[in-house]
Amino acid sequence: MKSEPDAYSIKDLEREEQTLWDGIRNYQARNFMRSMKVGDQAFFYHSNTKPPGIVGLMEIIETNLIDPFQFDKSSKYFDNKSKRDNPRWDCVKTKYICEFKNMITLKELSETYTSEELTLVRKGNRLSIMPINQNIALELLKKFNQN
DNA sequence: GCCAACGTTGGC
DNA sequence: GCCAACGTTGGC
Repeated sequence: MKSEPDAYSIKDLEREEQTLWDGIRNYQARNFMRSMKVGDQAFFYHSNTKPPGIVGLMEIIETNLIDPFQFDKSSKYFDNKSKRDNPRWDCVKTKYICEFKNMITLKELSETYTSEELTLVRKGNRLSIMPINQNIALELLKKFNQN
């Protein structure tokens, strides 16, 4: 799950302990989020920063929550086509697990995995939420985060 | 700042 | 339904 650290960083999550992952306005990303289950873990990725990469881990603690900002006219995430009785955008709540001692940079990831193994490193990929193969995820933790 | 790779919008 | 124009994301 990507976030620009200027907007919301792993440090923010550490301080707040949990957060609503709101503001997703892309159907593909939303659908991936809908497939999450309570207890799943997710990588926290810092995008649009130097260097970009995976900075920590979180756990999904609630699913199927309505994103309140779609009804908030003052929010940049307001969507006037979304109806109260049929909300278009939903989100999950995540909980801080840890920040990695050493972040795993996008460069390291793209040197280690192909775009088939890891959607994240596919050229031009803009999705802010995407699935990761469990074996790859475990291997990745082992390889880059021995401490 | 540039630009690739999308997604969205709207005219037809 | 098609597609051109435009907007956004995000690495570099």
